[in-house]
Amino acid sequence: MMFESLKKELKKRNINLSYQRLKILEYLAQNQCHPTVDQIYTDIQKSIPTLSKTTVYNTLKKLVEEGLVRVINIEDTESRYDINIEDHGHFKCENCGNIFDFSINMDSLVCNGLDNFRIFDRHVYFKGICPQCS
Amino acid sequence: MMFESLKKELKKRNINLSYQRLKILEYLAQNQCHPTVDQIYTDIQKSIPTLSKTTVYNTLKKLVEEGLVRVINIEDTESRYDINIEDHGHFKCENCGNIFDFSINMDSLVCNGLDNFRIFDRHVYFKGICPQCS
DNA sequence: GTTCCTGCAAAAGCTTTGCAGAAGA
DNA sequence: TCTTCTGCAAAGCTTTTGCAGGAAC
Repeated sequence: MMFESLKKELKKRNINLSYQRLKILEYLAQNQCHPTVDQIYTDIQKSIPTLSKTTVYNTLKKLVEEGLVRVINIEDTESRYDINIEDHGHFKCENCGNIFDFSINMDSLVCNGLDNFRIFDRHVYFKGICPQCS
Repeated sequence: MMFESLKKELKKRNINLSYQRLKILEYLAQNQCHPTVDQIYTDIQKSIPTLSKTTVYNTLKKLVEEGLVRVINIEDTESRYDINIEDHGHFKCENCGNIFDFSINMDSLVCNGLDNFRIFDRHVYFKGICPQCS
């Protein structure tokens, strides 16, 4: 499944599969709730008490560089990380703060003015109020 | 034009048109390049040497709350401000860092999973390399 | 007089950097 | 051995907060 295929990807790219990195990967695969660095760090620290936040930052940076994880920047105060790299949108509830995924068809988006631009990454996010908070 | 209609909007909402605020508004209207707080502060300080960054933050916060200005969060390290509040997308060149506008038709975007969500704000941004940097 | 606005200084919060020791190939 | 990885401490940045003086109505 996802976790296993990610491990293979890392091996293929000669990225060491250290215990810390495996735990972070596992956490992202199991918690697809777009966690912040602090959430990842705090939760994994329960099983690895010596874990450093720097390691979390380093690992996430590497995973993003390799294109295995995406950064979500909706608020300037926090980066969130998403192991689901397929095209999808994010909805942030301005009341509870939760982030919801929704499916989109990027190809359906009509946009003009990008001739000769090389596009690597497409992000769509909405803000509003979720049904539970309504 | 834009600057004048913005002034009217502020008056309507009982927001004092202080000298500092007018200069910030004028700057945003004339520099639709999605400036950061620091760019706004540095440039306006040339004509208002006593200007404080706090005032820039306060003013922008107010303008965003009133829906007259939008915040663009593409990178976690910087918030950018856009006085153009009509639907449009942003393209950030990963080489030169410039942000380009492009037109989009939000209504054309097919998305599922947002029944009963109240949407206030829609953002679309792409990342890649601009023609000049290619 | 009351409210709002400005600006300084300090604090807060997230992220990066430098570095030394440890682990892995 | 050489490279990579970890984790501590410190530094760097952006943004927020507290507060006093000033301006506006």
